[in-house]
Amino acid sequence: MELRDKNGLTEQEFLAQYHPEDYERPSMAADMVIFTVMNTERESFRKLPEKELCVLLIRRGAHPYLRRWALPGGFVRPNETAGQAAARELREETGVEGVYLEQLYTFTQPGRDPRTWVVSCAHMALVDSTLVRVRAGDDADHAAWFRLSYRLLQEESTVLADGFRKVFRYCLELADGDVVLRAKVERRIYSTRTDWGEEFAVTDSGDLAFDHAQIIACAIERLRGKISYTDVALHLMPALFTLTELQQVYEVILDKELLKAAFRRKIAPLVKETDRFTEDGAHRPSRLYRRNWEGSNDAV
Amino acid sequence: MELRDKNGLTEQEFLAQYHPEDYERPSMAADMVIFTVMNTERESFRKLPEKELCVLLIRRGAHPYLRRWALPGGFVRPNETAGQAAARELREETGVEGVYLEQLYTFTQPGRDPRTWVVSCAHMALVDSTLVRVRAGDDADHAAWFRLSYRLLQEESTVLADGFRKVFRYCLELADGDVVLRAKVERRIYSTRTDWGEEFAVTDSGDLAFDHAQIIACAIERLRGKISYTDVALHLMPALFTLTELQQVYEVILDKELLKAAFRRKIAPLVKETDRFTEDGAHRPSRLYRRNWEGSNDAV
DNA sequence: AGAATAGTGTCTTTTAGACACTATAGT
DNA sequence: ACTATAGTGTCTAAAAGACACTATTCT
Repeated sequence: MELRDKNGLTEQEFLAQYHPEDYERPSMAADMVIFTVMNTERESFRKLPEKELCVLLIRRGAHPYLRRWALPGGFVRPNETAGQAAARELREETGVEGVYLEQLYTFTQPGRDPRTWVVSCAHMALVDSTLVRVRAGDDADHAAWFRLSYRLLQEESTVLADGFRKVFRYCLELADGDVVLRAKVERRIYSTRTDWGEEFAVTDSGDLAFDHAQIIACAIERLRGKISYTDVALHLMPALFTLTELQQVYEVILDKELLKAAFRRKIAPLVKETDRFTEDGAHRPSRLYRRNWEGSNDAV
Repeated sequence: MELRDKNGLTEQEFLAQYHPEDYERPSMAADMVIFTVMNTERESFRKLPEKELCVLLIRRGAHPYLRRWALPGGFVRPNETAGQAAARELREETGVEGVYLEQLYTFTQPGRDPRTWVVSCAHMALVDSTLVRVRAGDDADHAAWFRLSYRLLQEESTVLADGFRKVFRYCLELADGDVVLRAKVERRIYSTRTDWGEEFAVTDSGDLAFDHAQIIACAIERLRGKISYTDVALHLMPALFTLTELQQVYEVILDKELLKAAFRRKIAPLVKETDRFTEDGAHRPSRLYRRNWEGSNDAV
């Protein structure tokens, strides 16, 4: 190719003289919201255990935010994609490989890391809790699964002459035994004929490191949105599961109860019955199902 | 705070001695897929004009990809978010401000820019075509609206013993008068009990710069997805519009025809009738509508 | 027997799809 | 009068919601 630019350079000459140091550059982290669903202790021999949505947090062993709880993550290297970096961190942190991993959003607020300019390419992972064994990585002196609750506290909606403004205030609660982290997250949307904007802000970090409360809120909203029109929830299930278990997973993610008959109708194409049954409780055994790959609908 | 890490440093001491040069860093670009909808020439005094979905491209005036068509964009600066950088570029490129702007996805494939390590935080903007006047920026010797068509060519679906594999092949066509860019984009999804992955790849760039065919494909898929459950399409409309025009916008984005009665039922809560009418054609005048802010549903 | 869960049948309500019909401007 | 579009009414089909009923296991 012999094209020359306004300085008379060919592409090869241009690339040879190009100095990447001309622009200031951010560090790029890949942080991860790793979801799993775990059983509570069963109350009696009769009752089935309930499900809880959990997120993996690590207790930071280094500055900044020393001893605070944070999402697992690490820096992206030049020869890998952000997704590969996330998968690498996931493997190091939990030992699992090949699970569902999706890029969420890239957080770029200046000052979000006190060290230096760091943007975070946030990911969401869904893992079957029977597969994971948590282990602490380099940066962490401790890692633990926190039970998650994310509830809308207040919704404020103002109709303007030529647009609207909405504020949603959420409480994000993460609990592991005695340790309870309670963060407040706000989503603001405004829209007029001549302006539009959306902000997602942490008003109270609840002792979570960085802007990680915001990232977790973003992840749970994405998960709630996707569960109703894709089959991502099946990535949280073991190989064999009952339909009641699957329904419990949907319920704990959406934080609302579903009707049994309607639920079974809706997820019917996503699962396939086996000829095996549970044998645990003091009640009628439940048929075990597995994923139906023909009905899959993982599209993004 | 007097917490000390394993080297005995407080947070202040740690930050004072921290060297950001320890890690290699990427440049971060904010690239933008700017959508608008324009009218074709009307065939006769009777016929209404048709709508076309358009994307703004700039012809590169510098290496790399000199003289190739590319998405507008620029580098993110340390004191701004990626969204602010995109808004800044949008203002410079089109003169518009305060339009709908949404972060799409961050592209991080190593080698996607021949100069150096550059990740692209891609955004999507929706602008009302009556507001924009295109002007070339620094990097561009020319900017133009390209008509867009994005069609599924082939769908390949393989059911494995323990999972599935799907390949979707799309043709992305961008045309501005004689200039036609025809790119091929592939989306691959595989999923098994022990592995999961998704790739989005350009198999033929059709003379588009960088991985921009992929970014455009990602944007059109997001737009198609969002149009059915939010009111983002209204950001493409002028202050007053007819329901037929709005339906045409939906049709050109989804690339399929809709039934008039059903469409009107569905978008009824999003619009508000005015007492004004069109006066253009040789047929019954059409009532003009405006956006109904009460019915808004811009949530992400 | 009784408790707890599994699983199905069916009625109602809502939503989407299909299509025909009436209405009204300009030439 | 004719053409092209505007706008509505209504029937049908499909999906979602609600709820009751039967089935089956272990203690």
